[in-house]
Amino acid sequence: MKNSSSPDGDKVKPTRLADVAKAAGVSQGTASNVFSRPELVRPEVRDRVHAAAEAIGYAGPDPRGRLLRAGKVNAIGVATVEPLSIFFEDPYSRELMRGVTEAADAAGAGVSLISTVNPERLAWNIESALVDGFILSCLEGGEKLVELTRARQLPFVAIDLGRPDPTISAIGIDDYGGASAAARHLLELGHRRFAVIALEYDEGKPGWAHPDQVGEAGYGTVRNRMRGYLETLAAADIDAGTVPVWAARSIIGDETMPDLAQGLEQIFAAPERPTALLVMSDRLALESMEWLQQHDLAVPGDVSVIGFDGVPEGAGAQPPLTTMAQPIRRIGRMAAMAVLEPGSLSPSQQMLPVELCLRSSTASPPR
Amino acid sequence: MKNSSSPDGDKVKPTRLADVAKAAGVSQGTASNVFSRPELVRPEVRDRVHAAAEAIGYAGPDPRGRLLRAGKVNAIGVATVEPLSIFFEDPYSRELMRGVTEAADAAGAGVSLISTVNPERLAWNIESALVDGFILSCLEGGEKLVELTRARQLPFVAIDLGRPDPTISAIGIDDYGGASAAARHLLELGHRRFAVIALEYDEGKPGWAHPDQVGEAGYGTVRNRMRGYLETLAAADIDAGTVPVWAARSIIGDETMPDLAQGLEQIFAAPERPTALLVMSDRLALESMEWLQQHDLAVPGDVSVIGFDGVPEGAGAQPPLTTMAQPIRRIGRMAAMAVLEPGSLSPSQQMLPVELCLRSSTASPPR
DNA sequence: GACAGTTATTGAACCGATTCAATGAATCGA
DNA sequence: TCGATTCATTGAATCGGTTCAATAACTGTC
Repeated sequence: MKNSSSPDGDKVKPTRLADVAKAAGVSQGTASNVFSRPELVRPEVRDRVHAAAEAIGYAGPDPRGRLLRAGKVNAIGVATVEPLSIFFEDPYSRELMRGVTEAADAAGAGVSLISTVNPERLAWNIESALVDGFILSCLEGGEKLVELTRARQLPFVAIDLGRPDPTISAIGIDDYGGASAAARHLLELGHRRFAVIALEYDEGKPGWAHPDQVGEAGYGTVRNRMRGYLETLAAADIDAGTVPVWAARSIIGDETMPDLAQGLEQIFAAPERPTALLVMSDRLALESMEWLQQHDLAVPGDVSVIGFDGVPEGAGAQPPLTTMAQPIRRIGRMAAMAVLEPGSLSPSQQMLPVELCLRSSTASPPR
Repeated sequence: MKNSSSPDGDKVKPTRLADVAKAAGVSQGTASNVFSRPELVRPEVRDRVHAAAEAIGYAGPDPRGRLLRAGKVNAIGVATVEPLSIFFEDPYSRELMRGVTEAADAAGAGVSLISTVNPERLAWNIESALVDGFILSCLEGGEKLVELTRARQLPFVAIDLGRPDPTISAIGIDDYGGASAAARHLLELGHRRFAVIALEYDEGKPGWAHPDQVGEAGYGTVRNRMRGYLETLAAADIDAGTVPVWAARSIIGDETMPDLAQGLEQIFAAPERPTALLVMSDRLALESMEWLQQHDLAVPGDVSVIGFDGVPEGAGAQPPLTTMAQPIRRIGRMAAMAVLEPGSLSPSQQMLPVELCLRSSTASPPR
């Protein structure tokens, strides 16, 4: 029935609209109308064209042709420098994408996932993506990504860009304020001995971090959260120099986190153990709680843990994780809408608040 | 710096390759080569063209133009009849997509998410999707979806299609065998009193189901699993007529499941309570366990529960869920590869095995 | 029977690039 | 110095549609 039995070497060129027009004995213009604006053509002719199309196996107007003339692709691209699977693995990305897809669905648009793990293909993938605009998930090192995207001259929004750049529109959160609130919460519970688990802050250098060097860390999110923690502690007369800070690599999708375990081991081997852990992400916080419990340290009985991000998984943990919640989904929705209607794009830079989400992993210190 | 200050009504037509060519004083062919095959053009000319492009604000070759000529989009489409957000919410879809994206990444291809919630847009979205092929996630009612996709004459694979159709290539699992194995597992533990929680089997009719009617249920997956359960029980001399079967609507993304609770209530209000629950999906199984525990029925102490699917969430539940695990990720990978290299497409119909994943939600019956 | 008014169809231009046979210029060998 | 090569560039065709001004074919009116 199909051309699968024809003896040619896969050279069968697909039938085009022009072929249909010829077969039906009408002009190409009419044939086009039959498919795109049927009301313009007489029913009789319409049927004839449809019949002809059927007869020669026409697959319908090729979107590539249409696209060229019509312009809009009706899809928004989400680009990352991680593997594509991150969108389905990482709780934060997942939640973000829920927001993005909600907005896309509402607008009847599709969503294209674009990965750029391979640095050579990075450029190509961005340059050749068939989308009306981009959302850049540049949680880490998205400089290059931004640069390439800008060249496309399509609307785009950066999520949580490291260093703020007033010339590009970005949606971010109040990292400093959130971290500060986290520290304040623990201080109010009466804690005096802290430790910080940080995200890696300078391109893959896990290990001990000097608070001073972090001040100039390349990656803005980490810098701001760190400053939020330490300055707030300092304001309560806790010397930043005495607070151990461990930067853990956050290889996403990797279940075991040896870095983190190593850090916690050292932190809790010290004579003066901390009673509270300020953790820069929920993922790290969740893993930390697990480690603590495996080492007979009760949460929050012995150690309080506060996370950052507010991913849904935190609520189901044992105990439920207290955290600084970002409006992740809202960020996704806003980003999608900004791309879909560039006009509505608010003042280029958006800084959303972070809220304390009080659950059960924090309490007053023991004794 | 940009044309944003020009006083026209957004009529600025973007600059084209032809403009650049003219500005640089070369032919369009040469200009094209500068961008796509720079090695063919003399460095001197190359620079001149680049300079001209820069000067008039050329955004680089428009992928739409390129596409028309070059053919391949280099992206695979995943279509569903649910909202797009399902890809990030539903554990099964998520796991499937991990597989799909793994394969896509390996091939350097992108992934486009296509939703067809809106039945009017269904056709349009499929017809105008810019992809090289489709993966159809037609877990429910994908008939129409298949039909439309076939019309595109692009390679496509159906995941878990309800009614088997030898003319389309599909990847599915051994529903009958899996269900049978689940029943066998519980029989071997000594259970004799069962209840079945089924997925809805005939387009949104939750409630009690007569095993006989299920035999002809429209939706293949449910029919096969049901037969697997009941025939295996029957082989152990358990009359299918005495086994309560409750079909629960599985509105995806909806947290509370009143249907399910209603069914369980009635099942456990009966004088002869079942000691084992055969559940057709992990999601329903997880919710069932929660319900049971809230009603002081221990799992597996009082009631054993076995799920179906093998989503990652089952492992973290309390107790960890025993289930019939599909090779979900592998299905995703296979589907993606089949679409990316239609040549490698194996015999059109693939039926993958389901494995008993023994965890802690099943045990011998009480007493 | 001529004229205005609809309505359906046509033909050609156009969307923005890539590709390739043909041309021209420069280099090399004998 | 001439013919053979190589290399860079050009011009035109092509990809597969949509759109729109112009035309043709009717309908209805006075």
